[in-house]
Amino acid sequence: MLPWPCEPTPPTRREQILKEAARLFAERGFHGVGVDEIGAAVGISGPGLYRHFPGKDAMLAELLVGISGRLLTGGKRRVAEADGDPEAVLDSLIEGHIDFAIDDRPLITLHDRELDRLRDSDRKLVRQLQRQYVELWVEVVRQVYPGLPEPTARSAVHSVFGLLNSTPHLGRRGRCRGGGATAELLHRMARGAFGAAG
Amino acid sequence: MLPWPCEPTPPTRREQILKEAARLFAERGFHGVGVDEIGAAVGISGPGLYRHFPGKDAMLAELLVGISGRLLTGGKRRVAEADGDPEAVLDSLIEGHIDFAIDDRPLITLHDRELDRLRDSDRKLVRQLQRQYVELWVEVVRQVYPGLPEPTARSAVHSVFGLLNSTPHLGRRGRCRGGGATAELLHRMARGAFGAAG
DNA sequence: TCACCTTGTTAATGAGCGTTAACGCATTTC
DNA sequence: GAAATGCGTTAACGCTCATTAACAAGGTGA
Repeated sequence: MLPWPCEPTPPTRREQILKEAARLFAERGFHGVGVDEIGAAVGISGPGLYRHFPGKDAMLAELLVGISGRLLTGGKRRVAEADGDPEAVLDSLIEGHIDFAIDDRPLITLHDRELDRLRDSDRKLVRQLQRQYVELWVEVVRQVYPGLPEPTARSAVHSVFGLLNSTPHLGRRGRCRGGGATAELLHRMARGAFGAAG
Repeated sequence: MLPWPCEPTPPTRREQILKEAARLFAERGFHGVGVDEIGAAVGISGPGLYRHFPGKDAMLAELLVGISGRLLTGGKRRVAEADGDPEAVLDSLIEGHIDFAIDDRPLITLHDRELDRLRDSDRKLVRQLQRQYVELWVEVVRQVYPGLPEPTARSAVHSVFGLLNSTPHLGRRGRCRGGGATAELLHRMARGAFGAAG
């Protein structure tokens, strides 16, 4: 039936496909990669993908909706958990975003690059999730820096996203060893950028 | 017949094409826009473009080589001019990059997004120009923050590029009025980020 | 053993698109 | 004035590529 209610199990075929599709889309763009390549990346051939997805668009849609939703829910969770000290909440948000940007570089790349290839309804949904995520940050930032006008805070948040999402351009040192160093550097720079904005 | 026979020579057809192609490529991706659309954007139709460019690839190549070259020469000029005070040089580099990111948002978007659609020779050239530009920054940053190891400085530079290149995500307020405000905010945040890295 | 569902395969279809061909028409040049 | 050149046009070609059709094999349950 529906592949939803099960989570543990080794990576299902659907998940393999999504992972490889994310990598390929990030590398060569949505239109730059064909279904045959995606199929080959998971050991099946072209049209076999249609047993798991209604179409190529659906893969991109699921990837983008998935990442936007996970970012938002993760952010909400962190805000709820560390409720009280705004500084701690902001640090937690930054940490969560960095973890995501380091673990899922392809998705981070896709997330602000291939949004316009979605069907209207999906694009609207993704944009709504992204906006809520930004507003979450804006609120917290304005609590830490009360003097900051809202438009300025929003610009600052977008800019810090640009900073944090630069992980795909950074060397791959983050993966093998000392990944914590890259994460810590990004964290410090984000805080420095916010501090200079306020 | 020409509406501007006066001093600044009206934009030649080639320039119109490049400008519109940059905008369209940035909006929908290189593979997402057809030659007919580019032609329509400048008032001619599809194949008419081939009187000005040998092909669609050539437009992208000229755009990317152009922007990389201009960034590099502009950076070199600023380093040469304000020679002496590293702080002033860094501020000048930041200012130049921001001017560019605000004036030519489409090109900034393209520049780190569609590199892989180029022929090998062009891609190699663009990458070389980009690397030189990064090294220019790394040197200056290490003069301002002497304790910073080179790999860390390089990561910091890439991240600040991510921050400065976020202009396409910022509201269009930068254009109409108070554009200086956005530029100044980005400048402060960049300095703050570097400061926190060092 | 016999359906039957799942998950593949390869071949065919049909649309989109970059590119080229063939032609028209000002304007310039000899 | 005729030829050449610059700059367009529309029509056609050919290739790529997402999608569908038709078919096959392994596993499961009655």
